[in-house]
Amino acid sequence: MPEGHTIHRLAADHRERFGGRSVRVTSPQGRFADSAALLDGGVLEDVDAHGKHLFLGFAGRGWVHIHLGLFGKVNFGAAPAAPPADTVRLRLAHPEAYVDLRGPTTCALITDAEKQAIHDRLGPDPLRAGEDPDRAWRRVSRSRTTVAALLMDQKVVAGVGNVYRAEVLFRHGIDPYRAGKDLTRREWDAIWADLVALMREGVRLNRIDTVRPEHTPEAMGRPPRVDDHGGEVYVYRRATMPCHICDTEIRTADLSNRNLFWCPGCQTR
DNA sequence: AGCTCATGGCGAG
DNA sequence: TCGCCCTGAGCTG
Repeated sequence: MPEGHTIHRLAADHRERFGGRSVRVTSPQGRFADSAALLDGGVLEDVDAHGKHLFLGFAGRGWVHIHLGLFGKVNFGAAPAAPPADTVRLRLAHPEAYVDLRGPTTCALITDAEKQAIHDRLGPDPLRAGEDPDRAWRRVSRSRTTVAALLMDQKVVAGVGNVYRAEVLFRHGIDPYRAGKDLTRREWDAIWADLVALMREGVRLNRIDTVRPEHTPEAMGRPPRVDDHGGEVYVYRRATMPCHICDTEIRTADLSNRNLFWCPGCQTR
């Protein structure tokens, strides 16, 4: 369930449970076995996250670069750990706790320079301190590409995925097919500020909630509900259902092989 | 048992 | 733009 908030939450959880500890490193599934052997017994001294990329720094031994892709999952547990499923790519363990990684797109041992190269090709991340939204604005404001596609481009903004993309455009009433260069500076600044707030809340709750207090089912006198993915949203995966605000049918379309969702009634700007 | 779909991203053409 | 990689849940039969 990985958008940027998930990765930053995972970074904090790794730091809390394994930071400063000597850890056993194994790869039951085998594909990370050689690197696991090099790392085994090392101290996890640093953890970093940028967009959807997670980095585990082992003192003097390099970084484990993890990208969950669409299917990757991380599972923390308390010792004693049960024998790992044969799909576990990476297991970290110490006498009190363990964590299993399954199904990642990437799990690789990299150098400081290789890590830096990844930072260099990613755009600013709303969840990293001191990021410069101007870098994103420069690209957005010069692009004929749709704002919907730009928000998913990790070189433009790092960490936004299909849910935040759909939801932030809804919250600002913006038609997803508008070209980036047709956005105003004011609109972009509002989108960025909203992403910062929404994604921070996502880290805190470990899920995506985007519905404003005045639009919750309780506030609108409707029966309570939680959307399929576990949070509460306006448009994501709500195709053909009525918009919470204007009752127009939520629409969906394919955009660069991903499902786009929007409300044609509310998103007219 | 087999199919489809999923909050992602890469490389080939 | 397409095919492909990673895994698992929720269907259908």
